[in-house]
Amino acid sequence: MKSIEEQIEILKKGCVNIIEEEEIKEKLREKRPLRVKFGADPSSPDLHLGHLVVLNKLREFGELGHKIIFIIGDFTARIGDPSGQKATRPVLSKEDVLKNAQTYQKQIFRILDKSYTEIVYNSRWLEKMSLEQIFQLTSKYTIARMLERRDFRERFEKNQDIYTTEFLYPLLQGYDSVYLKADVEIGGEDQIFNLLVGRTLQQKFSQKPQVVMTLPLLVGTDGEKKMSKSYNNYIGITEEPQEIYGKVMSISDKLMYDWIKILTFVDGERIKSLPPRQGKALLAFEIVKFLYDEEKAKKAQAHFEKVIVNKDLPEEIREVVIKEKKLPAFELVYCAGLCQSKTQAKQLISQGGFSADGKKIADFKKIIEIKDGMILKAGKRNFAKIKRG
RNA sequence: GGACAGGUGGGUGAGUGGCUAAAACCACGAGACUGUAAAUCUCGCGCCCGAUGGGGCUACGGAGGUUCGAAUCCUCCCCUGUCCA
Repeated sequence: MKSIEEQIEILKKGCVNIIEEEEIKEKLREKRPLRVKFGADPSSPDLHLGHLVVLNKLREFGELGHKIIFIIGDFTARIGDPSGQKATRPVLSKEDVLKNAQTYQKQIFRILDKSYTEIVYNSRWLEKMSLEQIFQLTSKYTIARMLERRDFRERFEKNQDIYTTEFLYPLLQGYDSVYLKADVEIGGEDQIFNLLVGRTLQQKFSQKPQVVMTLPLLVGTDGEKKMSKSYNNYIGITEEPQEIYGKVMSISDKLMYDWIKILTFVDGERIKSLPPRQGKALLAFEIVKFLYDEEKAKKAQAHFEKVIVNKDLPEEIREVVIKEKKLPAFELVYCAGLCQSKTQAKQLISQGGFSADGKKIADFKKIIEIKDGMILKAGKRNFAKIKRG
């Protein structure tokens, strides 16, 4: 095991907050594997680049010989946290949550090693809580302290609704820490309030408080909001290599420099030293390489250069079977599955977004003679190859 | 329990009888420019039909009703917020 100083050095890196650094030193001095907690709600099945920041930190802990306790918040996801948005957020069924949780697990182990990771579902203990226990728990925290959380306070001041269950969430999350006797809890910067509630509760339950470490939030591909599935500005870690590569290439230069600060697995120095275009290509390459392997990264890069930069055809094109010999252009686009409705197909064609065998066709009524092996292109990167049925 | 305000397209939100498939903004798609950058500009953005003009259907919380005509008026119901108790 590395020395305490060395460990601290590694673990501190990239963190926004550590509360308290002294305490973690103390815990490390006990020379035992620390119980490091991280929780995620499986309300959607995909982990994205933003999660990677935290996962990498967990990996560092794991590699230093500590125990990672990954909580899948299946119980909380099922109740449906209405926080922030409107309360219309769909409440997931038990089955959905379980399914999401399973894909989660698979994704987690792309980053973390099974040897030091324990996955737990919080329904295991939360489901069984009695009302009496809930009373005990809720009596340990005041509304005034709840309103310290910024989004609660803001909504309270603006007379927006705050559901009672929302107050319960930080408490339940904190209770997880009590139940698991966590030494450290990690989360995104926006989680700091909830993590601190865990500390308070542990103390009230006569435990040593967990050390709270927060990591920076990754800004999404839009360059504005934090990366999140609901803003549709994310890059999922299971997306196809070429998708990931393409999405990275389309971020702004400004965002690229922001990302290399946070995504510590890429060679930020080298990227900074290159002209933006090459730097971004390297960033995209390294992200794909990290999530897959070098070969896939090379392929993604080659695909990008070929299809997007040089506007060549990709190597693999989806085949569609078309029975008719001739069809008006818009029917063809629709039948080939390149548009979701005929109206859309017409619009796309009229705007010059369609070509057959490299020939642009702007008249959607034009009758196309359908040949075997004909290549259709709709928009920037939708292709289909015709197979006569 | 009472009084008042409100529920509109993927989101925010305008519209208070026909000019409204419904402003504006965001998101999204296509085109131009480019480094598929970003920014910007143009166009599109319910579905179906039509050669253009255009036509039809569906849609403004739900169900009924008034009217030649309703997102807009009336009735009932459901939901949300504010204030009072």
